[in-house]
Amino acid sequence: MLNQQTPLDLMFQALADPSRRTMVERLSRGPASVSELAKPLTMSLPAVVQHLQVLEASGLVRSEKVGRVRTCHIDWAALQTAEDWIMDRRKNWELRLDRLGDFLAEQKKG
Amino acid sequence: MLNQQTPLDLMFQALADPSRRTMVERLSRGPASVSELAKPLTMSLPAVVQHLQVLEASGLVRSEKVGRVRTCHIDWAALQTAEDWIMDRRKNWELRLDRLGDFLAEQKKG
DNA sequence: TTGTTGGTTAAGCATGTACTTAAGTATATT
DNA sequence: AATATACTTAAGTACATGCTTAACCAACAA
Repeated sequence: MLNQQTPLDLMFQALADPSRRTMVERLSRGPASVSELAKPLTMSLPAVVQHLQVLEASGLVRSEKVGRVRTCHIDWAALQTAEDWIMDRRKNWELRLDRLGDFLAEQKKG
Repeated sequence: MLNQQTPLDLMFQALADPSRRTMVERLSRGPASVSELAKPLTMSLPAVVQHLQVLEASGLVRSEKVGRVRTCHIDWAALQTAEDWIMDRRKNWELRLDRLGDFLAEQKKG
């Protein structure tokens, strides 16, 4: 699908990159500055900032600048949205299995 | 990061596209043929097959061909992997909150 | 055997993504 | 005031992605 991205698109897209997952992983242990996020990554600072922009656009991460340092943190509610989508699929499946079970039980009985 | 994709990269990437999520959603209600998957989508069959290839490459979906129809289904263990990554981040966070709580309690006590 | 269904392969194209380097701008520090 | 720090902006490039159409092939079905 060309353009017009939903929140879920942006979130899964954001999580699809290993550098960005490293950043999220770091942030899951507490807030961090841009350069702290950059430390474990083998790329230029501007590249890190671009990844950060992707994470912010997805809603997964937010940040505020105080003085000259920008501090970033995870938005847990947003991460929940991605988790929920997956869990909802599983629920679908389990519902189906339940109905199948009921049907089979009914067959056996009747 | 250029090339060399991990399983997690491929899964989140696969889930980042709304057409592919529609396909997964359909499959979460039970197996389906390629043309069944194509039905709700407004694109050519080859495009659908390409999406299917992305889903298969990620491990989220598998398929077998019998006669001339290919039947597709979700690999639930694979989907679990994506779910786990998110949940692990949350655990990290909760662990941190626990430690913070302990620290504050210790401070208060003495 | 002729046609139809269900899918597959190949090639091409427009757009998006993940970097890079170079240069710039505030906010500390000395 | 001069220097360093912590980003920020801009522009360019290589490669990846999401489609398309056209042509093909292997089951069935009539």
